[in-house]
Amino acid sequence: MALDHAILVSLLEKPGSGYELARRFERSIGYFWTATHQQIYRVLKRMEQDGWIDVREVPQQGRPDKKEYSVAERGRDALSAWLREPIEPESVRHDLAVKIRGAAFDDPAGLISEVERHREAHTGRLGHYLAGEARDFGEPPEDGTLDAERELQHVVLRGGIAYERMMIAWLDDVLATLDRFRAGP
Amino acid sequence: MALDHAILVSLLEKPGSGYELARRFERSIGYFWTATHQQIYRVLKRMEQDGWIDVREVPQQGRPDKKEYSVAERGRDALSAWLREPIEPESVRHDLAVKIRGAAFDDPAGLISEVERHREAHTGRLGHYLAGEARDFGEPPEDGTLDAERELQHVVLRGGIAYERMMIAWLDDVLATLDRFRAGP
DNA sequence: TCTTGCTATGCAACGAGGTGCATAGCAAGC
DNA sequence: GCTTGCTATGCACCTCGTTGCATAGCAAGA
Repeated sequence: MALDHAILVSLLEKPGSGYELARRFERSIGYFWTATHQQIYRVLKRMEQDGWIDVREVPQQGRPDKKEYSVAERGRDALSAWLREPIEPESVRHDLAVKIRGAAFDDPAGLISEVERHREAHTGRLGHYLAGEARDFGEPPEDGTLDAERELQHVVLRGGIAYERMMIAWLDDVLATLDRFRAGP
Repeated sequence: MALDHAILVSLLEKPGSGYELARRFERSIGYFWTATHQQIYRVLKRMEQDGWIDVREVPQQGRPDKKEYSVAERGRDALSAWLREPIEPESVRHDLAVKIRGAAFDDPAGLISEVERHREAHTGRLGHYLAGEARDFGEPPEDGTLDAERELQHVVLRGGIAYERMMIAWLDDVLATLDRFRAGP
């Protein structure tokens, strides 16, 4: 299970509450690992019981108090152990690919609007990534030293960018293919 | 849930037993939707009860008998309805990306062998896809007509090829980045 | 004969993930 | 005063997916 580890990484990058984590999972980390707030609270509770993370009650003004979590020694060890474990290359689940193959037995051209919707979603994400890249990695760090956290975040973001570009190109290929079946057989 | 629909599509492409489906999910369909044989048998049972698919006992010589499933009217309708439903662009789960960002708090260079393993896996898949493409789509159909099933299978396969190429290029990027931290800080 | 291995189907149990719902503090606007 | 909306946390339930195990027919080879 990698949700534990995704949360640990996020907390190492910056301690925060369950609510804040949930919002990070809508951006940043969420680009390559999704989770709802219920999942996050559940995992936080378990990790706290296991001593992987520490809690600190933080009173706030103008809004409800929060529990700020940070990674404890045991959490670091658990993450370290996980990093050393080989994992299987991801198992993919592409609904859209199933739909495309399925459309052969229904109406291929009927899928066009759906594929266009997906294309727009990916274009949006790409724009978002590129804006983030320009903002956070536009200029090299002042002191010129190697910052592992920064460099590794950047290479992951480049992966997201490459993925979205690939998807957009492929969806164009799909659209061109579907288009050949407009009012066809 | 799309496992139902992935199975329906596979059975429309060619009727078969649970065992045969399980093997297809290790190849072909399995490239963009994974499933174990237990999942498949469970779903087949449910879909048969719901009248989505028909069964036929097929005696075999030299091996145990099998149950051959094929798609019934209701199954076609269910697939058709699903094709018309908009779906959300997939939620991604990349363990490796979590690991890469996590490596900033451990030993970045320690990830190199793991990333190399993934690179090999993707290279293998790419070779497999390219061989399949040459075999199944190397030459255009004799009669020159548009075959939706063939064309749509091909465009999905091209997606797989584009994905693997993108991943290999990105993993090279990751390796180059990690390499800068060899025996580093 | 015994083991190994492939074909073929299935159950039981558990854990992960998702949906819906509930609660509560506080601010801003109607 | 009431509603709306954001922050913040959590429970209950149900489904999906995975793991481990079990059974059984038949072939091939040691």
